[in-house]
Amino acid sequence: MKRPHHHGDLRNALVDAGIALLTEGGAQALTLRKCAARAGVSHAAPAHHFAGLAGLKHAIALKGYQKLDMMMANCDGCAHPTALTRLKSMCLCYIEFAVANPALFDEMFSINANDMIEGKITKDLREIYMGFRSFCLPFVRNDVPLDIIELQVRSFLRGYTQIAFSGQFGPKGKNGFPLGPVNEALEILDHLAPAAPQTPAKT
Amino acid sequence: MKRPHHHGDLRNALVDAGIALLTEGGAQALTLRKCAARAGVSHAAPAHHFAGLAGLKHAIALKGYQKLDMMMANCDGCAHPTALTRLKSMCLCYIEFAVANPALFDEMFSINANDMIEGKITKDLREIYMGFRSFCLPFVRNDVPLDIIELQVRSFLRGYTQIAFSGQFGPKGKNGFPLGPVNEALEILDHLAPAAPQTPAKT
DNA sequence: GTTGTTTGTTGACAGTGTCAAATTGGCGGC
DNA sequence: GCCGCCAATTTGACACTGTCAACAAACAAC
Repeated sequence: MKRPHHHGDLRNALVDAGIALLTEGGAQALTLRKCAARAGVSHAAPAHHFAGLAGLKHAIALKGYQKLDMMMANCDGCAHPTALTRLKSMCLCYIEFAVANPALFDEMFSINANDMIEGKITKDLREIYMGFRSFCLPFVRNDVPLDIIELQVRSFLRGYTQIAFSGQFGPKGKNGFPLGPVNEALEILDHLAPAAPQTPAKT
Repeated sequence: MKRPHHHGDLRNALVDAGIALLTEGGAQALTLRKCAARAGVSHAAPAHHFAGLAGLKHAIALKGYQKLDMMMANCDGCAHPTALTRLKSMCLCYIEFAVANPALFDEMFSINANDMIEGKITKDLREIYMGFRSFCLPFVRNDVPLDIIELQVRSFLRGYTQIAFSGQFGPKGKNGFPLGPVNEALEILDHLAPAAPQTPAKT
């Protein structure tokens, strides 16, 4: 058990410890020293792997994006023939992930901010945004450019998750916050579809 | 208010100091000790007026809600005959406030969470939600209840502000973040208005 | 073996929130 | 007038945080 002064893969251990702390005790529980302790290492060890607390949070956010990316890749209705169903499935997947990992999700979004400005978007982050883009693409019309559609969808999603985090749909349980009336709320996206030839799909 | 003792009105002075710190240095700069110093008082004085840091943040959030309430009461298009125009005016007003006071707005929203659960909604907060409700009321239809419409509007608003805070529309300037393509994005609400006048359900 | 670099440790420092005890200043009761 | 009480405020302490500099151990290259 006692490793000879070298941990082996301390960097990943610290990130995992950070995510664990985050899901257990919320954003307030994420601490460099606690991460170090949980990884069985002295309090200043993380400094050699991350640029301070901000660096650790950055790494945690990145791992969160990888998780979200994988989740969305295995999304149920992502291959559905109807564009609106695909879009809604993606949204549901996104909200499900957020609601199940609220603290991690908040960390992801707060990191996102600075990096997008500095152009440091990493591969996973870029993939997710490309996913958004491809799902929104079928709804482009002459008077509604892609950027606006994307912005509308992302705004709604982010706001919905925040409202869920506020406990408005019920208190946080063992598996995170309740989903709330997702399907009904997602009907705000219905008007994006050029025409509604039939009744909306089940679920 | 009378001058009870030494400082006179320390509680308000602390809240104002907190808001100043918030707007100057962001959420990270809001500190009990800094508030105390700025109010010219010793470091532990705030503890007698608020229940710790959380209490101070609570008071700050409440003051923020009062400001937002006043802002929305003086909204430009709030009396426009068209319901959709009224709703959009309210939304624009909301976003303008958020974008001009990002840190305060975040604090407001984070406090909001716990209090709504505990039923401690104060008068100003309740008024704002009543405002939302009244603006959304004309769009109620048989298959779209008021709660869902409200949720859709609030989700979009909150998400849009968060995206603005991320710097996506440009860096924070002297008067906060840029507004971004608000009017275009707000077109997501257009579908709420029935194209052909349909008798709205009354409640 | 010697050297140098990475990887962790130790100890220190300035902040932070919070608490208990001491202190101050104004008010009501006399 | 005076006194005592009580709320407001200060002081001092404690545990905790991030960060830094100096040091030690393990490994790699030669």
